[in-house]
Amino acid sequence: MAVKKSPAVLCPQCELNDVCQQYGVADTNDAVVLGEVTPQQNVAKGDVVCQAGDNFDYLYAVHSGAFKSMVTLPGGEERITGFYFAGEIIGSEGVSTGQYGRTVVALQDSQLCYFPEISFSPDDASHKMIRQGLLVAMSHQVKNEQWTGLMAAHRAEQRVAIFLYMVSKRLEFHGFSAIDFRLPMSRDEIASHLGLAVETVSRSFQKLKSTGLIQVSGRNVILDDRDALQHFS
Amino acid sequence: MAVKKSPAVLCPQCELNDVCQQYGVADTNDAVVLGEVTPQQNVAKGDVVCQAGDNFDYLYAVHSGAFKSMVTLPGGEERITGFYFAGEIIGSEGVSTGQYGRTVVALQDSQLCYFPEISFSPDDASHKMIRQGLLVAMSHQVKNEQWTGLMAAHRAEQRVAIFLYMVSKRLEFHGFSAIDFRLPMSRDEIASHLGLAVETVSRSFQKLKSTGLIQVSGRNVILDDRDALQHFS
DNA sequence: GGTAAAAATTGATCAAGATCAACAAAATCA
DNA sequence: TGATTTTGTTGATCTTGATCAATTTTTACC
Repeated sequence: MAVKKSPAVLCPQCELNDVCQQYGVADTNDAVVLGEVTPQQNVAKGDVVCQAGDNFDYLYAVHSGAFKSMVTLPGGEERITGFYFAGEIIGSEGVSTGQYGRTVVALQDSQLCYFPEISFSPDDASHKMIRQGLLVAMSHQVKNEQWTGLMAAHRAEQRVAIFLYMVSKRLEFHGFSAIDFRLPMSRDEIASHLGLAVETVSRSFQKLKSTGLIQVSGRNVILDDRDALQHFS
Repeated sequence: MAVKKSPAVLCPQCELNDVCQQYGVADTNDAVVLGEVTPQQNVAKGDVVCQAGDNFDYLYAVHSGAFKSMVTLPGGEERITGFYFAGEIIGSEGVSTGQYGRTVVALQDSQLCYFPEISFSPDDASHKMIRQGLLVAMSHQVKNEQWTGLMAAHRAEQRVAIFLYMVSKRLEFHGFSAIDFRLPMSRDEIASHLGLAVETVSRSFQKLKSTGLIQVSGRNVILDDRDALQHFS
């Protein structure tokens, strides 16, 4: 698998930067005891970061590259629940449950920072606390999930428009170009995420293109009217 | 508006119970400074708890009754993003953003506990922490949102089946009957939440009834085969 | 308790999107 | 580089669920 250089987030733009700055400063009164942070480990495309159901032992910060998260539905079908870009956090849902809720896989060769030995015991109520960086990260997670939750209320073209808008906003938030980027995921993966057929996703892209809102060439996208994507109906 | 007695959650079953137990014990080293908790305030059906965009100043714990949360889409349309039952937390998304993300309205006469004067400053990185009760609550929020996010991937009947299953699981988690309950929301509200037409929701209920999975009489529901609802396809 | 209003059900069309199928364009690898 | 596989696009048909419309049931209120 050819290693393709992919843009890395500046550490100050990372959601776990506050935590990272203070690694090793373990407070025994603290529910979250962080060990040594392992920065920028290489991960190859297709590598599994964590499996849904596995015991939670690391939080991961995406330094470069991109990831997808999946769940296996009761029927056995796999659905993509979300994507992670540079600067974002993987695994936060495991903090309280003790296990990862989703399987996370690298979409391309990437770099991850590891935050090991995080322990979080809900039993001991006295003076248990957690770093605010983690809370902020979870808050962002919640915010991103909210959009996903509203997908069911929109029809195909709107879903794709909103999806592109959200990707743009997230890239922008972490310091990357918000209007001209390359999607790290396939149409198939977008379809699975949005609850649409691949063909419908493809057609929606073409429709948005012909309307003049975006330019598309395969996975390369240019947003010509980003706000219109959000307000699209 | 007639006050109808609705079942209240036992405080130990409340997600913010840990926080509640320690109210007033404000640690200045702590990012979360809780003031005096105001327990079990009455809220009338239709009352607005908080508005999307308003500054965040309280977390609310549902002691009894039920609530719905809504967002107004760019097009002006209102969509229901979720429901809150006894024992659950309203407003957690405001902790990091500083404002409420959704408008929350009482579905019936209810009781809320207020957690005022929560301050959370992301600026000061040194020794800022947050109570674990809040984190657990947010974690549950994330978990609930995840299901909503998967709704787009399912078709009408599945969405309704999953919805009923999730309601049941949440009621059970907080100590209420998991198989025999009365839905606090209208078909219209369910429809808005699931991204379906009212008629489709109604037909789905009838279909699940005729399949023998549930019994329905208006808003009263009995789940005869709860697991089948989850695995439904 | 009775009446008005709101909510829920049921039926009949219509359209958005899934599915089936074929083809075109990229990415991958020898 | 060229061959093979994967990914993406485009077209034709069929199904699910939205929409329009009418009726019944439930709830709210006097």
